[in-house]
Amino acid sequence: MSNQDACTPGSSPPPLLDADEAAALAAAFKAVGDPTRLRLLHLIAAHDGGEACVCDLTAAFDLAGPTISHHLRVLREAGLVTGDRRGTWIYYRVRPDALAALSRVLLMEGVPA
Amino acid sequence: MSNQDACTPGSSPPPLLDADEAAALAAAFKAVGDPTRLRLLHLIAAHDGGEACVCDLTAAFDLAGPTISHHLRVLREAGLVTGDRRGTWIYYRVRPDALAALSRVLLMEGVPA
DNA sequence: ATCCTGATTCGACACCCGTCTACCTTCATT
DNA sequence: AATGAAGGTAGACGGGTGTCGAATCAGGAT
Repeated sequence: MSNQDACTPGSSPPPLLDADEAAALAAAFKAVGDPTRLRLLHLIAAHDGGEACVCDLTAAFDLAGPTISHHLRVLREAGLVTGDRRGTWIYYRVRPDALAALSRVLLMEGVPA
Repeated sequence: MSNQDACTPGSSPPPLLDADEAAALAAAFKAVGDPTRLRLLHLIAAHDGGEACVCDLTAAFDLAGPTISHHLRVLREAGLVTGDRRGTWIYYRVRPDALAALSRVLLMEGVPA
């Protein structure tokens, strides 16, 4: 099937990114693959102290409250943000470690050639 | 609506990532937000000379040929890979500059706080 | 206790996306 | 020119996703 001698001679690359790992990483990238969620991430990170409450985030979009809440949940379940309640408001902040991990994947760290 | 004095006092953040820019970047991230496409990117980058022909890529997945072709088109239209025909085969290679640009977005480069 | 507000959850709808089979295009070889 | 293979295109099907309105939950204030 793979005519190894004619197509790319002498190359038999290892998986290097197995299906499970690729699925987990792709899920995180899919969370960022939405304009609203991408803007949410940057709005949160740009706020004072690196945290923002939902009311400020909702005010920045022409979207209904439940929609923002849905996007925040997607980001939360992807491990990209954390949200904790302090009194009446819920404050969200980004997880720089998670974003850095995704960044490394894009830079092909650990890829031979 | 945005009770600025009670929620996060003294913060009026600029857009910092307008809707158009966010849409363009999100489209690129969405292209990476699929396990098959993420593995395709790494497979291409890991091949000798940083390029791989479609026959090798197709052989690495349990997917039909047209499906791989579809994913390659998504990656190509997102500006993440380039493909040029040399004789019978079409060789794909990644665009490191595009991936680096996405990487910078995740690292929140240019975000104040 | 009651009410009000911030935020999430629940259903529902329209739309997009990944996958396939069948067919077409392009190139090399005979 | 004709055949065969590599790769792409077209159309269709099933499941996933963004969006909303209405209902619900959680805290603070009256």
